[in-house]
Amino acid sequence: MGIVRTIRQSPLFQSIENETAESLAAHCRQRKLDKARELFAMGDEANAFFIIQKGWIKLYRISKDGEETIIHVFGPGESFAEAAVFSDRKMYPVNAQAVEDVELVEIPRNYFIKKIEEDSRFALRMLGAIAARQHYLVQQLEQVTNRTAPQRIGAFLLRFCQKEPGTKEGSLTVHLPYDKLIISRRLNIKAETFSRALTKLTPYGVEADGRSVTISNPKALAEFCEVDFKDIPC
Amino acid sequence: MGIVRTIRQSPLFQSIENETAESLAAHCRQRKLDKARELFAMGDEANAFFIIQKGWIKLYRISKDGEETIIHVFGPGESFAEAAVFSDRKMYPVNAQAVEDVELVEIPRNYFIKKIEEDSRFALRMLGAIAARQHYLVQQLEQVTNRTAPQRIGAFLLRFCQKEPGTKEGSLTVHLPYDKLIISRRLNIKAETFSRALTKLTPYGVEADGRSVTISNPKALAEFCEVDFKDIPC
DNA sequence: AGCTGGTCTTGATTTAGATCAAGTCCGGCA
DNA sequence: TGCCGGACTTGATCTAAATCAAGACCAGCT
Repeated sequence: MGIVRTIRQSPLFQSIENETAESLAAHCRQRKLDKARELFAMGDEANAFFIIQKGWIKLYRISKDGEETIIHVFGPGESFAEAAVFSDRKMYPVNAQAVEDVELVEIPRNYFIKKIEEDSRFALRMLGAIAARQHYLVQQLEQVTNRTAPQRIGAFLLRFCQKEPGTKEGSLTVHLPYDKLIISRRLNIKAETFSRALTKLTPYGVEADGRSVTISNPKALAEFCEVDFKDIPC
Repeated sequence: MGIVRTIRQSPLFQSIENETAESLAAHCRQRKLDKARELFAMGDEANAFFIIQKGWIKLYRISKDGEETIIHVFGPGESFAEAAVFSDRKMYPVNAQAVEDVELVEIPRNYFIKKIEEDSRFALRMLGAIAARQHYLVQQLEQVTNRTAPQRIGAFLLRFCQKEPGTKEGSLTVHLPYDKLIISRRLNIKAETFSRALTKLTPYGVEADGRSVTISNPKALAEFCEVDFKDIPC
């Protein structure tokens, strides 16, 4: 897909003029990364932010004793690391790595900041986008601390069920977008606990077979996980 | 303290012209809240954000089963709820309540957004401030999930030790800014566990007497809590 | 084919922290 | 003065999840 189209489809830029989009695109670079490749490391100079065209990128930190915490996993259509570009320290505060083969657009810091200085509508959009991200983090914080492992897993499944159309009346299929290991770390659950917690969801009609999961009773699952049924994408 | 001075001292506005500061101040309102008073509730229209002059405000959510999660507690000099003002939903995503008697400045949304549209330098400052807030949330997320209760408490103490000058060579005194109950909720620890965890810090020279805490071996405590000694404010 | 390394599961045991329960301490106030 | 309620502590017990350990399953490779 072309850079211009990707840019135009991103919520950040959806209402900009054609001309602006093209001039922006001319300053951007398209990049590909194989699974497990690093995009940037914590402490690197934040010279760009990104929009994903294909694949998945995890943002994570490594603690002193080598433990990995996944802050977020971004997928197609999403942009990330905007905040780093604006921070005073001008550094990425996290690491970024591909968890599946990835294609993305790199938007350079300097040109972009110039654009914002010229056009404050841009700035307001940016502020809105970052505010939304912050909102997500707050929810994440609430989830991790107040919900059990099975609840978090259930909520995750329901959040991704739009990726695959339901096969039967009322029942859903989810194709997991990346490894269970990554999912478990993202939800702050050890791999063993993840495996067990998943089986605890059978009463709600959850059946896993490799990377595809069927949910025969989504409503009951939503209830159990304390997610609003109307927040479910499908 | 006057509104203008408060505004000028906030990181958000520290580099604006005198004239601008005064015109902004003219549109702001000064407010006082007694301890335990609500400032706004989740879902309220986000018509303003705030700078604290005195006291402490907690941002929190209530889960379906009545449990309170504290997202953040803000103190003197800090601003909060900027992000809500920019979000598309134009609503506060959390509740806000005074945990001590509070004085603050209320900055109205509309006038402020107008200012941003007029002056993009404003916008960049804003972006930087919100980015920093986001950084804080990421750290918070990492802390809550990867550290034990005693470690989180120790880190909290070290973070607030600047509030009180040390009494003895190498040893520190911290005057807790608000109730232990609030602190424990902020750190996602039950009150009983908090009490016990605090006593587990005695090997590092932590001695509590009501709201004042002395730390006779800050270095060892920092080591135990895995915080960089250079991040400690005193 | 058979080996290898990664992903995932299953089982036994441990542990940090929650929960339940009972008190102490303290400040406000009638 | 004595009572009340909220803040805090201490103890006994319970439980979700981590940890330790072993094996199953699968894909890629030589």
